[in-house]
Amino acid sequence: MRYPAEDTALRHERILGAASEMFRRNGFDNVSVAAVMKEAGLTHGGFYCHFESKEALAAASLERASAETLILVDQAGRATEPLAAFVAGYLSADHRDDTAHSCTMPALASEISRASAPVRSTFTSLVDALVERVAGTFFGAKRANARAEAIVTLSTLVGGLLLARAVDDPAFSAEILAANRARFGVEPEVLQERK
Amino acid sequence: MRYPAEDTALRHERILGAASEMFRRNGFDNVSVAAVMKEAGLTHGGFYCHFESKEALAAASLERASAETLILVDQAGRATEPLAAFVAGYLSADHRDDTAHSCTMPALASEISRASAPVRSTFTSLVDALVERVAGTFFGAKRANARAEAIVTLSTLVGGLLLARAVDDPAFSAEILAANRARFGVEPEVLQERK
DNA sequence: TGTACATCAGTGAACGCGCGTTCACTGATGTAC
DNA sequence: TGTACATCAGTGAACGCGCGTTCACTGATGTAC
Repeated sequence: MRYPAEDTALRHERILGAASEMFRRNGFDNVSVAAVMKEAGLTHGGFYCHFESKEALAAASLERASAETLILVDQAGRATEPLAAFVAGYLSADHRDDTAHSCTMPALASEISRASAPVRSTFTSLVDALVERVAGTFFGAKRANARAEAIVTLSTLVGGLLLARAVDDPAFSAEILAANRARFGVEPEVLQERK
Repeated sequence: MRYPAEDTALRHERILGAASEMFRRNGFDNVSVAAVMKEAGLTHGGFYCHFESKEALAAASLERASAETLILVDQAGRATEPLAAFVAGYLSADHRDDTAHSCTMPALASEISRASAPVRSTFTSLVDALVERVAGTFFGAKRANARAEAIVTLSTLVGGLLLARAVDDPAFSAEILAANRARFGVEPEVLQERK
């Protein structure tokens, strides 16, 4: 049947939103097109009215997920200690445990390095935008090595979150978060005691 | 037919070696049991004479790959500037490009966080062993925060290599390696010009 | 305004394919006598 | 030492399953008259 135009746009957004969360939580390969459509309240056949392929969905959902991370930087930029606020949010138990709404870099980077050209170039743009934003917001855009500092900061945060997630032992995971927070002068979270 | 006992052990090692490399290069999900067996020069049916399941192979191959990373630490420990030597090797274009023989952490960590209990606990032991080894070799085991420094160092290296691999643009990738090397006082590699 | 018809997002069965795993079978080696 | 037989790593066809994608079909909406 024919549907009202605005409903279609709304459903398109729901597919994208579901994909963006599910991909981050379970990886591209472990999320089926049918599962995304079901989460969006549709049947799988209609998927190809919205996207050309699963690969295209991956690229589009990556773009959507990127925006969320950039927003985190902007929000932290308004704090009295911007970098500390960003690090505290990034290296928190909440961010570690809520992969579905988290930064794409630790969640999907290794899969992206094996993905198709559109996915990789979308991701590259995200990382570059994030480096620029972090450099500008936390390290002063004029300073010569602001970009390098931004890269090192992001590398540390990404690696720290990745390891904190992969590790089995909650105390060790908390230790990893705490050690990396301390590197940026941020206190450990109180909700979980250290090792 | 019955095979000489030593041949069987040799084949077992070949399966494990092939799996360890292929898993790191393409991830657990993108490597089939049949592909591993073919690489080892066998047919897929015999796989279950050597391992209980693909999951069991993943855990075993992870253990094997771990040993290689620990050796890298020991080798760097004998240099005149141990930490710089380790960082220079870890954040090199060679290590970035040769995923099959590289550190497991950037290659497989995100997949491991969704894997079965045996795989996760094997990986946790690897990370803990690596932290201890790095702390002892580069930061002096007696110092109170040697472990924390080792964790931050490994987080930075893992995140840096992960991003350098995922990014599409060779110049940007080289910039990521160089920025993180500089953080540890290591010169950029000459083989690729900076951005 | 009322009628006839084209549109096209969404449905759900069906497709070919590759996967992890199973299983009846093979046959050189090791063991028993 | 020579013969008969049990062993068991490896073979390759076959299994059920879930996947990405295709396709004939549906029917409320928008358009033409």
